[in-house]
Amino acid sequence: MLTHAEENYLKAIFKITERQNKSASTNKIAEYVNTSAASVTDMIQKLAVKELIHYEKYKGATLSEVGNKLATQLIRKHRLWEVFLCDKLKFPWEEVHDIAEELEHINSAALINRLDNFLGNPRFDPHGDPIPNAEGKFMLRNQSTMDNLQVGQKCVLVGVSQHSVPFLQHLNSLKIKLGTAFKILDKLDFDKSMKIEVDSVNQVTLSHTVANNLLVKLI
Amino acid sequence: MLTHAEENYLKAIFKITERQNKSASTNKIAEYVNTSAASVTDMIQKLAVKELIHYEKYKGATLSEVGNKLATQLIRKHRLWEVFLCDKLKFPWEEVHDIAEELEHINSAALINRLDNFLGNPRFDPHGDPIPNAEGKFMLRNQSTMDNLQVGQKCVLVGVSQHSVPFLQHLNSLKIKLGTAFKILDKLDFDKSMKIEVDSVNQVTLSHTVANNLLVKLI
DNA sequence: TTTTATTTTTAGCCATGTCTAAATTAATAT
DNA sequence: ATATTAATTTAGACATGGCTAAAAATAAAA
Ligand SMILES: [Mn+2]
Ligand SMILES: [Mn+2]
Ligand SMILES: [Mn+2]
Ligand SMILES: [Mn+2]
Repeated sequence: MLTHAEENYLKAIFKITERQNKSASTNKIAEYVNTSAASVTDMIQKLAVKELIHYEKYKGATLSEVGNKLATQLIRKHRLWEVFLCDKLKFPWEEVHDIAEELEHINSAALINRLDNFLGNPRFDPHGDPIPNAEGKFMLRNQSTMDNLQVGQKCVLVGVSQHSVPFLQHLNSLKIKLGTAFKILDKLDFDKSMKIEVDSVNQVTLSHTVANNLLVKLI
Repeated sequence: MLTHAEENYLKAIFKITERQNKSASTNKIAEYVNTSAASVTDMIQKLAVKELIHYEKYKGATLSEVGNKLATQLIRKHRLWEVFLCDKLKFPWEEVHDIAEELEHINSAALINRLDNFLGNPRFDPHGDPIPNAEGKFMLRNQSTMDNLQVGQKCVLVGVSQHSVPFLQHLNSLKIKLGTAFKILDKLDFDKSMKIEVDSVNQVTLSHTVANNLLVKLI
């Protein structure tokens, strides 16, 4: 079985390599697991020996088949626990990540499958991220970031690509949550900020940084 | 904060010293945390430095005030998770201990208090053990072990003082669970076994070992 | 193409928690 | 009271995962 630390590294590599099609650099991993680059080199050498990752000196790491499977199961556990915390225990969405970060390491297939069932087999977590099923399969939504929309277009929030507490709290204060409907009223050229109508009620201005982290579906 | 290992040691010392009023021996602790006596000596010396236990060479360990508080909170977490696993996820009572053994180490007061609330503030776990509240207080039931009852007396099962999988499965096969009502039909002198009527329906014979591990309340 | 800056690796060190074997102390038996 | 047995502690070692500082390799700039 894997240690706590090994699991965190696998998950970091998974997330880093998820979108871009290149290997995860030592520094990037260090940033994710919050340690020094030297420690990362140590660990990825060990993970390479265990054949959980592919690693070439100075060229970063990518997950092996096995490593990918393990990382996917971790993601599954993490996101299911987040659903539990939000749906059942009524935690606000900005508080669940850190707790799920610990819960994800609990090792019991029976537990996670019963939990999945108890939660009604949810397919997305409280931040709109897809939840892999027991076989590791999950759906990718066709979505775009809000800053790509044009004036006049309407959309619904389906996810956020940033999970920091301040960012999510900012959305709370704007009464923006998953499912919220928007209409683009205006886009300012010089700072790329956007004027938005929220749920056909109030109007808010979003910085480009915010708009760029909102994942939306056109309607 | 405490490490995983430190927490397990505190819990072991708590359980060992819970009933008897003497200190926990090195060997007994080793048995509980499943390591060597040498490792225990190492660890209890460290715990003593941190003032979580009182320790005198060759004389075993007892919890300090602080250590006792921490151990009690661990017990609280362990038992609440067990309730969650049984009540919500429908695990059989013999499967919950090992999982709770991991879950108890998750560190979040908010989590455990919300969980407590979600479960309806249960006061006993699936094995009939009392659950300390957030302040560490818990009720002690007046109970006796079944082997103390006399022929003709009636009682209800309120707890089990052994949590091993085979023991609990044996009870399952006898259709005995918390709340089951009994009537003592006969006590055999030579092997101390007991003939019992279960829920006014079927009759079973219990060995002394079994009867001695059943905690009952007279009715 | 050199020089400079950045990234990555190596080397040496430390803390935690474990182990086995040997030494010491306490408890039991003769 | 002494000898034997059992419990406990010490000593020395190892694996894991982290650190800092220095060396080496790669990338970027001049
Ligand atoms: Mn984690
Ligand atoms: Mn999430
Ligand atoms: Mn434990
Ligand atoms: Mn229990």
